[in-house]
Amino acid sequence: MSNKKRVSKKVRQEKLKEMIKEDPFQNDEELASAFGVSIQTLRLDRMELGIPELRERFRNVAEGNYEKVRSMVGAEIVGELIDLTLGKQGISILETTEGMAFKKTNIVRGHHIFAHAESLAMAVIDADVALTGVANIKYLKPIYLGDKLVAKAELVRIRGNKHFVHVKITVNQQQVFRGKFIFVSLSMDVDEE
Amino acid sequence: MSNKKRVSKKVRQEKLKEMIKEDPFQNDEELASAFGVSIQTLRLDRMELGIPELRERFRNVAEGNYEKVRSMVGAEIVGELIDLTLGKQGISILETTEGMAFKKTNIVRGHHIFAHAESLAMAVIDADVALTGVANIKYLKPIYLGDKLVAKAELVRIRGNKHFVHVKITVNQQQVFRGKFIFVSLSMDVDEE
DNA sequence: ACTGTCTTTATGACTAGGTACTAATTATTA
DNA sequence: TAATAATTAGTACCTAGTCATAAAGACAGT
Repeated sequence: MSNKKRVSKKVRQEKLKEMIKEDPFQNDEELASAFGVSIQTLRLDRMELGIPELRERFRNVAEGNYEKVRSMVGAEIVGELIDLTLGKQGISILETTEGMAFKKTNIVRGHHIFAHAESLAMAVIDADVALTGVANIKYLKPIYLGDKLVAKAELVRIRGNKHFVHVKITVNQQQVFRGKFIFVSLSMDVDEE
Repeated sequence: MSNKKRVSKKVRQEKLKEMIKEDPFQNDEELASAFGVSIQTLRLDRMELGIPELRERFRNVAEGNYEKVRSMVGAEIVGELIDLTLGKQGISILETTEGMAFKKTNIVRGHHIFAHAESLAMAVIDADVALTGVANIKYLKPIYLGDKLVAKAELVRIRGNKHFVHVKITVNQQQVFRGKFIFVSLSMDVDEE
């Protein structure tokens, strides 16, 4: 072997990258002792790899996720609302990101697409709050990480407190999803079909 | 008025609590100047209210959300898997929490229920990775914040690369959701109905 | 007017988890 | 063995604080 240390440095840095990815919340001291090197060496490694200091990592994760959790979980609408005519139709866009997809295949998990469609459909309805009653949906093509989803929703009929909304999602003009939703507004209870 | 300053202190502290809730990522200097008081005063306020320092707030949000995002968005299964017979049936439980529900009504957003059902249905299938093809679902009753969802999935038929799974969700033995999913395993492309 | 209490501001010493830089030491390898 | 790379050590400095002490300002009651 021509260079034990050089290799070990590269290997160490590779492992460091992985470690940071798996658990970004360790300080230099902990990381250094995990590799059996000095703090300075570890800091050089971080510098070379462009890995920011612990507090900045905290900041990044906190800020990134704060947005995510606010906009994804707690939000009234999943995706970005582009156009909306209350009681008629609406368009929303969702950029698919890491974490929405299976790691193995990079295929976006179905429920994100469902959430996108459902929340847009809900936004279109001109009633205080509606509850999803029935949904008939079909995934026409797999959606891959990075695909930009364009959802178009159309309110097609209202019967009593039931609202019928159709949603189509396309990626690059190609249809990938369609869904028919029936929402029941909340003034009355949801009854049997 | 017996004490202008005392009142303004209380008011200031109330406002501080709100500000921190809305945007926890401001340091003492910014907060102090927002109220027109000195840094020391603001720190006293924080102490009295038990609000931790900025870095700890970063840490809390980062660590809290890291878990959330990992377990909720990126997870292979939504909810807790209780029982699973691969290729036959499975049971999973999901405790509904804040953030899953509309603030106004405390009704849990439909896509969380969908995600719960879909991911369990997926877990039951004995194939490498499957993609949701078609789903026919019905919400029978509104689900409220705090409800504990019990999902039971059953693989009812396999035809070629199509897997038919039925999922029932109950809250306190009362059925609240049913869904029929068709998953297409990935060896072949998804074709038209 | 003086005292007491609350509130606010100031000051200094100290901390974690670093950055930035210089210098020295220890491999490794041609 | 000399050159080069890798590692370690050490110093000054930074931010966003903590903790403790002190002093100044506001206001009420006596």
